[in-house]
Amino acid sequence: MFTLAEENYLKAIFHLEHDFHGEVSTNAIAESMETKPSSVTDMVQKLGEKKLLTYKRYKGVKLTAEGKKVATNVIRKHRLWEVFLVEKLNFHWDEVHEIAEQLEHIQSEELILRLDKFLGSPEFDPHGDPIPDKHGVLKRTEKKLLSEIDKNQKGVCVGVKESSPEFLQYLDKKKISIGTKITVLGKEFFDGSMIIQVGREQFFISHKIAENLYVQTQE
Amino acid sequence: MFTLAEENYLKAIFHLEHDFHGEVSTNAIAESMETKPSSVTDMVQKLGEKKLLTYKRYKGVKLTAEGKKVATNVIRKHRLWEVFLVEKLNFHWDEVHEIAEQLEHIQSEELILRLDKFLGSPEFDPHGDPIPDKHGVLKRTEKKLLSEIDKNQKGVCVGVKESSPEFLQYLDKKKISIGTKITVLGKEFFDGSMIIQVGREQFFISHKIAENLYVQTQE
DNA sequence: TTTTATTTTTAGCCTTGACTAAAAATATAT
DNA sequence: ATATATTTTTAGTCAAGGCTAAAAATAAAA
Repeated sequence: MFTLAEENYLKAIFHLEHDFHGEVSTNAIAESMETKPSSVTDMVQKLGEKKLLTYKRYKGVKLTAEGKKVATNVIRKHRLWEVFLVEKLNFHWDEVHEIAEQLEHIQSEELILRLDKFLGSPEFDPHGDPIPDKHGVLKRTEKKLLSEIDKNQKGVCVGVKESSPEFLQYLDKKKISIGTKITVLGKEFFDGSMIIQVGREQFFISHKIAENLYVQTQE
Repeated sequence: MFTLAEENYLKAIFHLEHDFHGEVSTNAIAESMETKPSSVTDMVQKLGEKKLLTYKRYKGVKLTAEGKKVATNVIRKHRLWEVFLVEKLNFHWDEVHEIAEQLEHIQSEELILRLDKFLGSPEFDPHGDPIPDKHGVLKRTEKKLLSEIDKNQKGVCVGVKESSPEFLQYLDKKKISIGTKITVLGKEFFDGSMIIQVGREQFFISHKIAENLYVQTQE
């Protein structure tokens, strides 16, 4: 149906639209795909002719409904395969991205239908990102700082604001990494410190830690 | 490491060498890959430079040890994925070939290691073909074509030579699959057709069917 | 052994998806 | 408003992997 390159462009543009909405610039696409702006211009012209996005020279691009459908389908496949790799083959969350980048391009409706069922129709991938349904609908999730979430709420760690070795080593020591589920058990208004639960452990963290950890809450 | 096209050529050449040993001709490769002889010449010249096969103009090609290693590795991946599709995703054996043709090109040593373990290190794929080990060694099986066995002999179906959906669906209709016991009740010398017994049913099969079914005879 | 047929290769062209270098449009600063 | 900087596009190349048509080598037949 679509080439590997086309699918990768649509996916990248979808992510850019999602992150900073509005039209997506040629340069932004080039940077996110580690390619040159001139190559991007070529490709978006082709995708424009195929009605997968709207393109006007010098004005950026915007996916059409059709383009979005293709993009979310690729993302759905990527995330389902990530679940497979982690849940069934016991990969660690940080090893699966590259492999899923390849698997997401396998063409077979039936395969994905069955894979989804085999995995128990998961709603989130191992990094906490939502898996689009077969119509491309994405559950809305929000990325917040841990410091912003309330007592008794849960979140999945999706990233760090600061990435100094000291901070990362601290997280390691506390067994926190991307994908780790964190529950806020208590919150001190005076200094913003928290008591949190990670796995079976409960412990205290300072506001400084909480304001450098991104979490995704999933209602 | 190697491109999709290169892997497909090496795989096709490996199968041709295996079926009719000796040098493999340009035309034979072209036919088996449904491409043109001129395209084959181009590619085998490149593969020759990469020491994956030996090539002398007008004299056919022969895989080097290295070329065989690459080919058997692709075949190993193909067959492991077929087992996955049938055993885990409940695909039928006639639906898996096309999908495995795509999956066999996914690049990740670790993935195949883990997939193999997940599947319980199977020795045969759903069509009865042996799965090469990680060093490329193929188990030799003592199998004959049904067309080669004599009247009143019995055999167990262990695989198929051709694996087109049409053929596999025919076998299904006749309730023949891997493990099915077949008895040859009669054999017509003129056209090679047979009367066979499968379960309680007795029926007629043509030579074309008999020469595409592998069986293991049990004295 | 010629002649004819078949197989294989060469030469030249096409498409995809990259690239560089230069030109054009837009945005920013004086 | 003009000059400068930035972004985007165009034009021209390149490699991979196909193709067709024609030439060359080998094999088969007279």
